[in-house]
Amino acid sequence: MQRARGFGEVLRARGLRRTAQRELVLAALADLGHATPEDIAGRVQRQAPDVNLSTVYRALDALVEVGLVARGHLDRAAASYHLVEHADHLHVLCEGCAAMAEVSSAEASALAARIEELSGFAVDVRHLLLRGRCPACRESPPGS
Amino acid sequence: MQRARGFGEVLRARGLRRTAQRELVLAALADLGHATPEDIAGRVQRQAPDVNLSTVYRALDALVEVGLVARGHLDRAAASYHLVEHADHLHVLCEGCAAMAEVSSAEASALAARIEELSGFAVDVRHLLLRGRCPACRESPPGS
DNA sequence: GTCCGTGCAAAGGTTTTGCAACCAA
DNA sequence: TTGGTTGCAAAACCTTTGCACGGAC
Repeated sequence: MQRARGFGEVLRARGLRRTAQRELVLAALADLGHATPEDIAGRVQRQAPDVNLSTVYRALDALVEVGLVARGHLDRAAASYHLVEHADHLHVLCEGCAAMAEVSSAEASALAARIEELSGFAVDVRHLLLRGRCPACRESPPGS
Repeated sequence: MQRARGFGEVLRARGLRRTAQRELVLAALADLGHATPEDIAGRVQRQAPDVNLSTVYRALDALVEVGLVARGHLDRAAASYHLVEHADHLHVLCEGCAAMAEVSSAEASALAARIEELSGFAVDVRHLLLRGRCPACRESPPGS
C-alpha cells in the first residue's frame, strides 16, 4: 500500500499520531470511494470489530484537518467523505434517483479562475459536489 | 410586498394551502438572505411568537417543493435556505472565516453546459455553493 | 364539511463530548 | 514519560413524526 507512505509524517507535522484506526479509515475510503461515517465504520469493523463509530468520526476529522480527506454533503442527513487523491473529478448527484456522475475537475478550472478574478476567493473545485437531474429523471420532474 | 402575488396559486396548484406561517417564512428569507431553520424561526417569532420550529421545517419543505425556496448546506450541522428569486448568483463560502462572496451564476453556465454535454445531467447552477478561501484567509492556511 | 396545516411533545438519526484506560513517540 | 487517542456511554444537536385541534378552501 503505497499510500501509507508519508501518512505518518503528514500527521506528525501537526502533532497528530499515526494509528491503526486512522489507517483503517483511510483504507476503507480507498475501497468505498464515497462513504458516510457509518459506511466507513462498517467497512473498518469487518477487520477490526472493536473500532467505535466515534473513533471513525474523530479519525475523519483528523484526516480532513491534515488534508488527506475531503468532506461533502450528499443530503440533509449524512455527511460524505472521500480521499483527496480520489478527487480529480467533480461529482454530480441526481436529485431524483441519487445516481452519481463524475466529470473531470479540469472542466471547472475556468470557473475557478473566473471566480478568483472576480472575488479574490480561491475555490477548490476538486471537491465540488453539484446537484442536478440525470437523463432518466429529467423526464419525470420533481413536482409531477 | 409584490412577491406574495402568485404565491397562493403556486401552492394551490399542488394542492397546498397559503397560510400566514408560510408567508412569514418567506418574508424572513427575504430579510435574511441565507438562513438556517433556526434563524428563520427566530425571525418569524419576532412577529408571531407561537410559530413552532417544526412548522418552519414543514413550511420550508413545502416551499422547496413548489420551487420558491432552495436548500443548501453550509456545514455539517445545519441546512441553509434561501429564496430562489435571490439565487441569480452563486455563493462562495470562505472555509477560514465564513465570509461569503457572490458571483453571477452566469459564470457557471459554461460549466453547466459542458457537464450536460459530457454526462447528460442537467445541473442547476443557480443554487451552487462553493467553498474556498477569501483573500485574507489565503495567507493563513488551515494548518498553520 | 373536507382535508391540509399547525402546535406540542416525543422520537429519530447523526454527531459530539467526558472520562478512564491505552498507546505512539 | 508525555500527551494524543480510543472505547464506551451519555449527551447534544438537528430534524422528523403522531396526534388532536384549528383553519383554508
